[in-house]
Amino acid sequence: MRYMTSLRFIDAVAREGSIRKAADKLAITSTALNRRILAIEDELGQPLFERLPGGVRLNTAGELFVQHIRSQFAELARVQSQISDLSGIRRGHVRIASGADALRQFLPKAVSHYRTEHPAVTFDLQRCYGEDAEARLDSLDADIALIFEPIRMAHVHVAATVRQTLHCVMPDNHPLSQREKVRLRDLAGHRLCLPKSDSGIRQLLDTGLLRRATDVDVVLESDSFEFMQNYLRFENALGFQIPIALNDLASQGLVARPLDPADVPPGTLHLCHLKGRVLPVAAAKFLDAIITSLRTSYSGDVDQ
Amino acid sequence: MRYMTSLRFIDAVAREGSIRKAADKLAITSTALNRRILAIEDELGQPLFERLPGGVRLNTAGELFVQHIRSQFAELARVQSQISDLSGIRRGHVRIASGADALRQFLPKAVSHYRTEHPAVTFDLQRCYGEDAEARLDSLDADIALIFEPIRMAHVHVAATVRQTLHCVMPDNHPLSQREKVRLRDLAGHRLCLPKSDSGIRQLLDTGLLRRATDVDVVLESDSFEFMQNYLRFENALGFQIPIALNDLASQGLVARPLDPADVPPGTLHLCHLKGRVLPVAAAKFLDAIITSLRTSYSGDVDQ
DNA sequence: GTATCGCGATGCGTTTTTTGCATCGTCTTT
DNA sequence: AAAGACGATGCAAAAAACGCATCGCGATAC
Repeated sequence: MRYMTSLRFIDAVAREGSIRKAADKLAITSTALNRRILAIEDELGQPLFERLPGGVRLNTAGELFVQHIRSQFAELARVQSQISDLSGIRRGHVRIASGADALRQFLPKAVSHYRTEHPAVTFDLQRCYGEDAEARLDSLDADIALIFEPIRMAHVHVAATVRQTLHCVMPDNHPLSQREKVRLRDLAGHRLCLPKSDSGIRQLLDTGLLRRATDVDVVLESDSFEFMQNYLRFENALGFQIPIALNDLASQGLVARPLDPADVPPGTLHLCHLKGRVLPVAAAKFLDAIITSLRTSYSGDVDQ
Repeated sequence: MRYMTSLRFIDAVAREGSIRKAADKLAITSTALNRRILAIEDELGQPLFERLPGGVRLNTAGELFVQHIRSQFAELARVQSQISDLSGIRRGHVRIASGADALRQFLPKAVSHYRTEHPAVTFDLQRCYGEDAEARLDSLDADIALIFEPIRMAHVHVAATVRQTLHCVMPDNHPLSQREKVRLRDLAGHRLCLPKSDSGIRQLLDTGLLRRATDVDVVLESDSFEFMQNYLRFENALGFQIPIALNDLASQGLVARPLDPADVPPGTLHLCHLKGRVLPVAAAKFLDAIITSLRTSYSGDVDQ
């Protein structure tokens, strides 16, 4: 929307922390951008940015104003999608912040399925960890977040949760593959591949391992599930995963065995959006769709 | 704010129902205004107005968009007042929709008192009846409403209520002035001046009179309390008023006597704002101030 | 049934606003 | 002490907004 240009510019400057850098990204000259900002500050009667030697930084007023700008963008997007919905075809753009878990199988399927029904809806998938995902909800850079494990901020609304038992992934000829369940003490003496400590899976594992004081042989850490999964066969090592992230293991000669809940409590996947925010039609309906989809897959473990 | 010009224009056209009329009010030519609207409609991808032979009218998309525009204005005002508040001086503009009752004595005192403490805050007092006041909250034309008697719309939030016993106002030599309380049957044979039927006072009276089937001698109706009050002496007639609207009667040779609550139930004055809306600092603080003030005047009768 | 009136849309010349270039002063870094 | 990066500003060019005159259309008046 044209009339929002100045606001977009201010947002960009706030993000870049520099008028010149923002001007580059916006493909205008720094002078034009500078003057737009001066003009707005003039109209408002107070500066929004502190001028530092290395650039600019929002002052308190600017902080408030940028927050206002972002909520205006989100509101406009919502109204636009609502208007588009009037004409029958659902249009819109859904921005999702998710951990890597759900990005593997679940979200690709869910998004593609939704898009077969509503081809005019576009998506933006942002891979990030819990804290970051919440921050993106907060700055209105994301509409929906899928966060495995803890919710930190008070102003996040949890639309649904799914209990997910941690699974141990291993080559199908691994000795532990004989067991129905894997206990933590079984891990002793085996080589382990662990997700990085940002990951919810890792945090659950750590608390379990710490409590039992099991000494384990961690051969690698990675934030790429794909890498780890492909690596397991070579080292005959053990990986960890939650059901929603499990893809077709058999074809890779892998199997998954649940960890005993007595050792490692089941984690919770949270589907969230910003509290108090009215989601655009497309985002709201997509959220409904994935909740329904989760309920069919993990019926007993879904709460709302 | 400059960047909102197009939005302001759309709002004006929506209110006027005609591009040319709105252009007049906005002091621009109809062509300029017309083109701005076409431009916005073009950007949005859908028309906002239906073109009728006699002007324009919002379509469904337009309804949604105008609602969005108004909430943006209100939000901007709130952020601005919040920003101003940072610099110590409270600035802002408070728009109040009120029945004539509170506009007599109570609001003038309250506003002037508030302005002695915050001289940078300006006010807009709109005299209107209940339904209209609620509509103004809804269209964001008013921040606060003081409504005597019923609340109709569900999305009005009542911040506080004050019970108000109806009083009968009369010349101090009127026979009824001898009584402590006035009963409805006492009114028979006396000349009455009644507020118009829009008024909450009148509605309370009507239900009481109807129930008792008292036949009364209504000599005049008016929506001006001031007129009625000044008129009473000439006709030696009876008027009706609620405490909040009573000014210094003695100096005019008038007295007020409560109506027996058994005949006419006490009415309720509602202090409201739009549900779910965050009021600008100035409006929120003023609301607090008048609630406090009401509590000192009508301690037992105020609820929150 | 025709004439008139008021409405929104549009072509065109003019005015206002916005942009880009060159440059200044300031502060940090080397 | 010099160099580099930053935001601010004067001035001319480019772009956008505006106003005027006019069109086509439908409703109303006579």
